[in-house]
Amino acid sequence: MRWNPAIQKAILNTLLQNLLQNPPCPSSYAPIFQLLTGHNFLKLGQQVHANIVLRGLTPSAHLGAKMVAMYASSGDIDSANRLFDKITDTSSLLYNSVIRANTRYGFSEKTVGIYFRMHSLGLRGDYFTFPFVLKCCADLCHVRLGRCVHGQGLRSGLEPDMYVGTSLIDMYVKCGEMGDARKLFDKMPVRDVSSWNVLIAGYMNNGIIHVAEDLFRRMFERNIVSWTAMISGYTQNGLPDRALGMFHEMTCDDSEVKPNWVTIMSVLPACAHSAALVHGRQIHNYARWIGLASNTSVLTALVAMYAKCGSLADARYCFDSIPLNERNVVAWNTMINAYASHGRGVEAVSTFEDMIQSGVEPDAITFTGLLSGCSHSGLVDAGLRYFDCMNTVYFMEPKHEHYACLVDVLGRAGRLVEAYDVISRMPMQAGPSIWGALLAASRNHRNLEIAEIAARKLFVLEPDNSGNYVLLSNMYADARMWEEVNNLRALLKLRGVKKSPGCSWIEMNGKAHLFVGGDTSHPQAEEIYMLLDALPEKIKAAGYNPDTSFVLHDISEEEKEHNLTTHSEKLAVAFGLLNTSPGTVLRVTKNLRICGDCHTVIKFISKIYGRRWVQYRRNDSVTNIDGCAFGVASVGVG
DNA sequence: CTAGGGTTAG
Repeated sequence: MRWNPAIQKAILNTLLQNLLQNPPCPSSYAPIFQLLTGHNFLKLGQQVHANIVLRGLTPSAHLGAKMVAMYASSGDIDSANRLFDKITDTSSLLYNSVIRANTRYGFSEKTVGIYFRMHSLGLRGDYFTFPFVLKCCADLCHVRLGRCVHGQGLRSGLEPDMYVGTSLIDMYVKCGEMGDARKLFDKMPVRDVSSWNVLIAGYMNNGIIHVAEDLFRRMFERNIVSWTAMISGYTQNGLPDRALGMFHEMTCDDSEVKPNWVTIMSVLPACAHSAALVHGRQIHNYARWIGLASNTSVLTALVAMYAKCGSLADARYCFDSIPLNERNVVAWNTMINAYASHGRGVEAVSTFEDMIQSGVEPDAITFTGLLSGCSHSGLVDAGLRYFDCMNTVYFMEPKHEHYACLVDVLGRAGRLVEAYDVISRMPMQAGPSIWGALLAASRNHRNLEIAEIAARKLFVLEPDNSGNYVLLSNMYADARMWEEVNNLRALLKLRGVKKSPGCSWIEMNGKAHLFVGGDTSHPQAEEIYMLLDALPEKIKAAGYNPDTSFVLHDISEEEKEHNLTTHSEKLAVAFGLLNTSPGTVLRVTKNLRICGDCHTVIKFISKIYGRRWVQYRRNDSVTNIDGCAFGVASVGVG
């Protein structure tokens, strides 16, 4: 039977008070500490420790091990280490105890150091030593170290059991040595579900999906970790459909596996990636149903999911559901980024201020969110000020990504010379993200001179990115510099750069409808084109001027206009208009940057047809909808 | 004792 912790604590307290008045024989201290371990009885433990010191007793290695375990389990790793340093007696038990303690706190280097000290004393390490030391090698991604520890274990004649074997496989997996991991797995005499899980996660992390799937199918017994490893593997490899499919299969299956908070957390990014709000809501409801919707990490993942699916209100609601004292850096960062990606710079800033007010220390990610919020909303002065704050107030050295945000802040505001100045004065080499931000800014503010500088750098840094060529080419076309347009086109051909086709998709009743430019394959294509044909006249009356500079080819103005009307984002919006009623939010997602003309047209549409719309641009990973691969990205809202 | 994990700009 299990005691209520409060009652248990009271009983222990009484017992200990008696004990301290009638000092026990030295050998009975160890079981006392054993009793105190794992229940956060730090105060009581300290009292007993003080009693030992008072009696002038020197703890044996055995007692020391128990004391170390008590301190470590009560959150006081410093006392555990200080105690360990004072004990002269040695034993494997003591070393194992302190190794375990330091592993738990993520002190990998320290743990490895303690292990080697142990080894130099002639204590070889046993079944309770290696799993922890190997985990530290894995966390440090240090194969040579791992191989060394592996060799020492072999030389002392230790035959790997399930735990040591699984830890070895995990170590090789985390160091990217799948070959070694597989060899060990195949050689293992007894395998555990964990051994399979480790290997599956390893193949998933290395993008070898087929092998992971094969192992999963061949598994004799699957637990929740096996399923979660598959789901998160699919998500991380840009296969959100399969992640959702797997989640569904698991929950429909009448097997005993029950999803836990890690499972929910792993499946939510799949909804975010496919921008499928319906799936996201379903999983939120499911999480509520099984009582996991109040978990802080789940709520944080929900905030991100709702933001990426376009529902800022739901994101904020989930954020507000996190108790104040549970809001950690990740939760705050997620909310700040949610606002930033929706172009709500003012709210991003005020959320940042709330965060500081609540006493949570910002980290590097906090500032990328905050600064990008400033740039999207034209808060130039705030952006500059916060960038300075990093150094002066929070003692953080701005990293490359922060400089990218700063360039974006200045660039979007049209302060291109200053932006270029930042690049030439920053302490590290500017990468593609920085030159890309400068190029995009030069395009929007029509500064051909700076655009050429940025583009020239990008043609070297990422020669296969067609977007850069197209952007510069568009600017030349804009300036009617047809010779330069042709030169660029020749360069594109010479380098064999493939233009990635732009496509947009919109979710309707849980199904994603996908369009590429000029697409006529959709069942409702005829209606869509009829609507789009009539559109220019309608919105020209409201003040619309087609911006044909967004068309690459040097063709006639009429043709350009037609070319514009068949952009994939317009097709998706037209489809949305046909199938919804006024007041609806249309959520269109695009793999590339939205075209400037489409942005304008859609603004007019939303005015005339009474729809609110949300447009995403995504390019930070690859996702998969209805069997097509896309690049995915950041959010812009109109 | 080992395995699955939420946040990032362009």
